[in-house]
Amino acid sequence: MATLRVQPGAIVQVLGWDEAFVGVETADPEAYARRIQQGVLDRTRLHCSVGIGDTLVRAKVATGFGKPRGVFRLTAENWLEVMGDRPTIELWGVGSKISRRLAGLGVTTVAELAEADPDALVAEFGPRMGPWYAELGRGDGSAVVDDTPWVARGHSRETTYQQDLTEPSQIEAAVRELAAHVLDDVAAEGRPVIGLTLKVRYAPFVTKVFTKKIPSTSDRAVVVERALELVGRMDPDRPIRLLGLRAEMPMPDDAREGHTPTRGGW
DNA sequence: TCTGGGGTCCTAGGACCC
DNA sequence: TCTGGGGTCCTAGGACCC
Repeated sequence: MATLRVQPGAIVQVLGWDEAFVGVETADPEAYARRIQQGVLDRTRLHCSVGIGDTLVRAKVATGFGKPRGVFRLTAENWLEVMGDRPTIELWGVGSKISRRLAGLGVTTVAELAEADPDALVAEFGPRMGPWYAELGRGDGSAVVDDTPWVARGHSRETTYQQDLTEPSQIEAAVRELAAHVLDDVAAEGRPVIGLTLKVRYAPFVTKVFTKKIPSTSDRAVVVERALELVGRMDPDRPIRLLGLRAEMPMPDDAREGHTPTRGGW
């Protein structure tokens, strides 16, 4: 990320541990991309691929065509030519479930999604997601790279146990352990806890979550108590394969307004 | 495929209020 | 006693991404 940030004119929006958008205006994006790759290689000895696009979605999808170590450009001009005949699951944000539901509407390719009846999409996926999928099919959307530092909504820990938990004492100890880690992460940000989610995976891989809003607190003991209360909602008779605990934190005022998340559309 | 960990966001339904 | 309409908040579940 540091290497990206020193590129001339670059605005960097981190997407994950190893991925970022770089917003830049340049007459020769391929040359710019090659310079980024060289810079990253020099500094980290890691290769990367670069996608160039006129929207965030197109740039993101383009990185896939760049792999390995390459550069690929995807714009309004060649989007349908490159993506049109491909299955919808290749879109960023369409997974196995959504692609199957789209198929149920007679939409199997990106081109078909791009031309799909908006009303049908809204009826199937709702007023937000419906239009968003249509936009995705066209590769449209925001082209704004936002370098506002990410503010986490929450922190969580989960553990899959080598042996299923069955005893209440084991379960309580496990939750306390998870809570300790989560609280460390939360405390590192100096923000209180306003909600908890207990995740449980029972023996044959059945997963449930229990959530609870709590009065804002930074008191570790209080958070642990609230977490243990959630344990009471679990089925006491089923062996437990996994437990997880997530703490939700309030958003600072200046981080709440402004950038809308991935799905709503940039 | 017999299945890890850390995240985010959206939707539906129920409770509750005016 | 039964019934409208609009709104918010909370919880559970679902889906996706790296």
